[in-house]
Amino acid sequence: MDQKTQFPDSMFLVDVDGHPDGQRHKTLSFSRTPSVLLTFAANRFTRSSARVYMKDYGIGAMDWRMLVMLVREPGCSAARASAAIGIDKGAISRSLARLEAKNLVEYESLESDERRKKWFLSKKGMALHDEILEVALARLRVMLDGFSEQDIQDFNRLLQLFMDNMAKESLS
Amino acid sequence: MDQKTQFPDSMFLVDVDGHPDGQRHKTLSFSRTPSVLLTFAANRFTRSSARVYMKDYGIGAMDWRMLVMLVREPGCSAARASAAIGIDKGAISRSLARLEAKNLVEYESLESDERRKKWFLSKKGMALHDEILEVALARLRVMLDGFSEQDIQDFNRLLQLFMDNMAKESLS
DNA sequence: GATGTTCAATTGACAAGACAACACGGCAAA
DNA sequence: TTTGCCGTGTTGTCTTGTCAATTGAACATC
Repeated sequence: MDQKTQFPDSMFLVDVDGHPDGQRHKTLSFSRTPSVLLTFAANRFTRSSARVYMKDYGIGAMDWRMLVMLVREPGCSAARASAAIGIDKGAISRSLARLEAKNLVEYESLESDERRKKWFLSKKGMALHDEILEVALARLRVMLDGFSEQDIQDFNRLLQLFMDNMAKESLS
Repeated sequence: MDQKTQFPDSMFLVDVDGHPDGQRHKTLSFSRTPSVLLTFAANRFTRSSARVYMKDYGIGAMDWRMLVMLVREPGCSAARASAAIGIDKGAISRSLARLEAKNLVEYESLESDERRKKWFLSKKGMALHDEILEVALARLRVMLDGFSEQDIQDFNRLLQLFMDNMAKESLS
């Protein structure tokens, strides 16, 4: 467990000159700090995805994720989707409302409790999903240009590990 | 250049059963698709960072990035920060306004053009930066628990490569 | 049978960031 | 000199996601 001190802080820091106080100051390196690169990369990816999906298909990045979710787990509830996608349940609720207004999704209420809903893609929603999936795969291939197969496996493994470590943090 | 077809789509897809139409449908795998893992990881990281920084220091994730930026490039302009952090210049402008209201930053106008400003951290801002930096490094160490030094270098390299590929996309 | 607890879902208030429009000074070309 | 363009910065508006409060049903306990 206690590998936390294995890396010296200097690994992630730069030492900068030119401040008005005449002193040198340390701060995070952009290029050597994984969390910085991670957030930059993800922000830019989400933003450019959102632009593409919105322009060509009229739905946002969030709604696209929801379509994927509903293919993966047909009949899932809003709460389940919230946990799986890691997004607030309020946002999920609104996303489903948007998608329903476009007739892309449908729901079935449980007999036992009218308010609990199981969500499915409509025929139209499935068709849209399949269409966007092609675009998403094409973009993904562009993003992975220059990656070896081993790189991809490493990348996935490291992202997963990073995420798992985050889950640990929130427990404490 | 044309390595784009080197990976079969199946590498990133799952094949799901249990749809109302009785058919099987393919969609993105969460665990094997880098862009999915990337956005999940980054969203969760940013969110939990924002909570920590806001709760303990009263500033958001965006404002923290701005503090780092001003240590890296003392005297930089809003436009420069926008390009470097990859965030809309409007958001930068508001962030600087918030930070100024808290006396964390100061500016100097150019003699030539009153409206053009060079931004610096105030003494108070630098102190806050140094304080938060400790927390950021501690969190980073937690996130990198289980990473080897080679893993970190790979992670940085792959994130950088992914980002560079995105830049290429937007040119076309 | 009454009461309290838990959980799904919705909704309103709010914050952050994207996008677009605009203001304004500098600068270059006519 | 004037005209038009460019680079900066500010601001309004919209979307999206978070947080918190609320509703309403099921279930458990007394």
